Amino acid sequence: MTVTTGGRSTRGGDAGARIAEQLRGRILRGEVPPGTRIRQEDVAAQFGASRVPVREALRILEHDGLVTLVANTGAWVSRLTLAECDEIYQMRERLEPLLLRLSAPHLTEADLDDLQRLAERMSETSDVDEFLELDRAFHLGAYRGATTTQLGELVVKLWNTTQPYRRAYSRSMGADAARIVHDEHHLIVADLRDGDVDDAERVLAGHIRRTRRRLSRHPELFEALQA
Amino acid sequence: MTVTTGGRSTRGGDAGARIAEQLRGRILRGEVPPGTRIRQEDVAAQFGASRVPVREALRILEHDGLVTLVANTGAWVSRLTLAECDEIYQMRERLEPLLLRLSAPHLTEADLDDLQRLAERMSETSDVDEFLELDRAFHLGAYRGATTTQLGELVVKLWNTTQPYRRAYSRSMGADAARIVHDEHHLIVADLRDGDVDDAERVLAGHIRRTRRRLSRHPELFEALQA
DNA sequence: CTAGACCCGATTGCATCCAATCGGAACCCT
DNA sequence: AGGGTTCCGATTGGATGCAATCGGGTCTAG
Repeated sequence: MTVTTGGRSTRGGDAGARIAEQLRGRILRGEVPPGTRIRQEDVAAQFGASRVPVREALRILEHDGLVTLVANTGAWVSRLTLAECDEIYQMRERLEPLLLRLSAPHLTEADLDDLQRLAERMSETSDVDEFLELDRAFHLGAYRGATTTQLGELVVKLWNTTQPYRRAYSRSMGADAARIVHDEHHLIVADLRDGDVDDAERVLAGHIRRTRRRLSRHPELFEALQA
Repeated sequence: MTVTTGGRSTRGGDAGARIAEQLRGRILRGEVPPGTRIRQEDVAAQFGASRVPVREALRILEHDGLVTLVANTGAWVSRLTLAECDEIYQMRERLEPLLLRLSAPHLTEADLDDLQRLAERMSETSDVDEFLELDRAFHLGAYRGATTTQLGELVVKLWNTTQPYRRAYSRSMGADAARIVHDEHHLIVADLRDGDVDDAERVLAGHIRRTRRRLSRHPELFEALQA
């Protein structure tokens, strides 16, 4: 499993995929908040293309869950309700332990060292954007050993769609909550070193469940973005 | 969760979605086997449309996992390797019990009666196509109570992509294997009636796992379709 | 003054036309 | 004769232009 921003590998000559990739990046970096309208002509002008590949890009992003299309009306950056976000976290809670199980046997010592370093850097930073990036790199890095085709992509998609809310939540996260997160990260690395996949699965499931519970206590994050 | 063939609801004025819906039906009914090439112009002529909406339809089906696109080359009905199919079943094994858990509390007595009838009809039929249809109706029917947005669609997608192989496998399924399948179906209904969601989850997970194990003993189903 | 219908601008959806790319076949060279 | 190369047809990809649809503003009637 090799992932960068999480999109398909850009196929040569396919402008739609290239445009989708760019737009995806903007959304994930938070430059375009949920609810923002996306006009085809604007995007086309920006990329020096016609509206045809733009529509293909929007279709791609729709199925990535990042954009919502309404026929004859337009496209918007997707918004999640608290219930939908909760649902996605429940899916992650079941799927990511499986993905970790499939990955664990193929992780090298170097991979584990990388994970450890990421976990440590995460404990030290106070910058939200850096934290988000490291967190993503840590978790997806733990899945590097998996040779899956569907599951890996799906997990990335689930991370992507919830990214704006994870960002908003991270800003208001207290030091105590952060401490637990870091401890869990280190626990997972320790389990992987010990070859205790069962416990790694358990810790990871708990890690995701805990985050889900905390998120659901902040409904204002979802209402605030409904502007 | 309300599902018919599993596609998005056809939006008025969106030819791409309508065409996708039709093509999806053909693939799922087995009229177009995996590996078949799909030429844009053929489809366009068949639907009396231009190639533009056809390309949109293909893009939709690509993300449904039913069609594989290669830039500047063409589109084919997707093929799965045994490993990919196994992976999808592992995903189902984790996701469907969750979906059942979310659905169970909202199932009415009438829903349960429907499930029971489906399970019984399934025990009686010997026609493969009817069995497939009933099996699908049973499982997806059990999820009718869930109000999920993402999970339900995903499960339908996983069913759809593995449909051709389930069909091929069903043809060669012995009476003993069928008996176990039917018993598990009835067990699930009984658990749902008892309100024992935990056990229903377990039986369902085992049901899917068993099918996965049996499928993986028939690699010829995947090679045979590589023609 | 408010509720409803109408109309028009803005935007999306689709068809047609042209350009770019790939696969295959014939050809040439070794 | 076999392998590599070059050309060409078939097919996909993208741009332009026109038709269809939706939302907002205005005008009218109650």
